[in-house]
Amino acid sequence: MNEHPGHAEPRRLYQQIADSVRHLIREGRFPAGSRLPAERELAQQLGVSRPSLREALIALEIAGNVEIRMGSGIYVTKEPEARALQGISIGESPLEIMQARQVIEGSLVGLACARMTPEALTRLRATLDAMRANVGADRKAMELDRQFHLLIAEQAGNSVLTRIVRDLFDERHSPLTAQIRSRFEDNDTWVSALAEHEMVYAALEARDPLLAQAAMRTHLERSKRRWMDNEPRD
Amino acid sequence: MNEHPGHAEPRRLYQQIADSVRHLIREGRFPAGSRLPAERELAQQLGVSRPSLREALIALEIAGNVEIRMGSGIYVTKEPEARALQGISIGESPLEIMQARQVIEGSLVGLACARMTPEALTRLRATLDAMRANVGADRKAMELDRQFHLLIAEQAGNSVLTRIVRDLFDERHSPLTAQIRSRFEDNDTWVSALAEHEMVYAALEARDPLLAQAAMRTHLERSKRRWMDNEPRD
DNA sequence: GATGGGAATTGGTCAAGCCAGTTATTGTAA
DNA sequence: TTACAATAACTGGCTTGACCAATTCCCATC
Repeated sequence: MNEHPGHAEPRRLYQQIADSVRHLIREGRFPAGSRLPAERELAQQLGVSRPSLREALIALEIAGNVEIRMGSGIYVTKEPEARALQGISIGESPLEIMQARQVIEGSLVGLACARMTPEALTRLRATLDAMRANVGADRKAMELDRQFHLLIAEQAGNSVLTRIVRDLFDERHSPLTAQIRSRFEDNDTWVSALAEHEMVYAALEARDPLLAQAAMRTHLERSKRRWMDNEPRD
Repeated sequence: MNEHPGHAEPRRLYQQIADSVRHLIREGRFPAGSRLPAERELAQQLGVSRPSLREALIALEIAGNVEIRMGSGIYVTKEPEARALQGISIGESPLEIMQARQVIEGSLVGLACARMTPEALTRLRATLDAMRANVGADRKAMELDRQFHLLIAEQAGNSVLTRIVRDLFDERHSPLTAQIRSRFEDNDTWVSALAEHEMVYAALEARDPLLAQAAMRTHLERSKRRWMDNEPRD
């Protein structure tokens, strides 16, 4: 209906922020009933502007996760939250999410290899080029990373798989964005990721399913390691 | 404490704006499907700043009243109420679910093969024996089928994957499936399924990942076919 | 010890601007 | 004339910086 097939729409920033904050809450860093850092401070911690954070807070307020009290602060609502129907439930560890992605995307890319249309291949190429030009820009690079994986998932031609891949990607990045964006997803990270993406692309272009699978699994494995290295705790 | 019926506490501006816009929509000034004025212009018309209007628009977007398309404009949603639960997908086709299971479980069983504990293997065996004794009892057989797949998923040692496998099996996203299922359960189908389960089990017992993957994929493929054969329509 | 009154803190709002994606226009070439 | 590619105009996305208003906190005062 309203979903234009083949278009991996980017995620608005406020949604990412909202997920990050939600994650921090579930993780226990902001216990129920406690007060969050001031908007200005929290925005800085998350590496976003205050208006963007405010948009996220409004979304969280509507969802009932937080309560905003003027002049006082932002408080975590204490509610068991009936999130039974939600896709991804409470904080699944990023490590496990990455492993799951390895299994799913690592297999799925074989399907995509066979079904990939030339047009999709072109768009993949464009994504890579754009990423090369944006390895310095965290946010942009991450959005392009997302597009790359979603494009491939779509090409498998199964909406269930597409949804799962999207959910897993978005979930993993909640804790990432949540961290001080200082040194994490910096230069080398995206350069490496790009190189690995290129490997996947080459395999797809060559229509070599096994190679594509291997490349994708390697990419996600290394991506996982990069994350772990930069995130010693937990 | 803060409920004073007489004097409404000052509502946040974005809520007032959201109500105003909603009102304009219902009034017919912005018909369904139409594009409303650009943010800058609309903000000026309403006498508010753009950030405040944007906060309101996010609220409206979450409520499903409006759809925001980057670079294009803000459009009035056609079905204002229908998409209240937009988060939950509106029923994913059983066929696609089975394909997704093929990809996921077909890959995952390779992992499980390596990590499977002897104890889990014993329980798998017990599941199969129980199934053999219950090929005539639909409900029981289905429950055992579920157990078989979930046991394997668990052995992959990843809670994310376990959850996904469970969700897909339970087909939470397809309310129609429950009725269809009744036809799926004639005698032969469970006999066949059991035989295929045995193949998977044998491969797991032999610790042969590739064989296990092949057996699982075959099983799910045939399972899908059995389903489709018994359900010619759609 | 209670209290009153600033000062600091915090959310609420605004203004202006740059960027990026989309759409309409226009001018060229076939 | 028609087709189409380059481009200009428009639109949402996001940021910076500032000021206002409500709340909270601390300390001098009684």
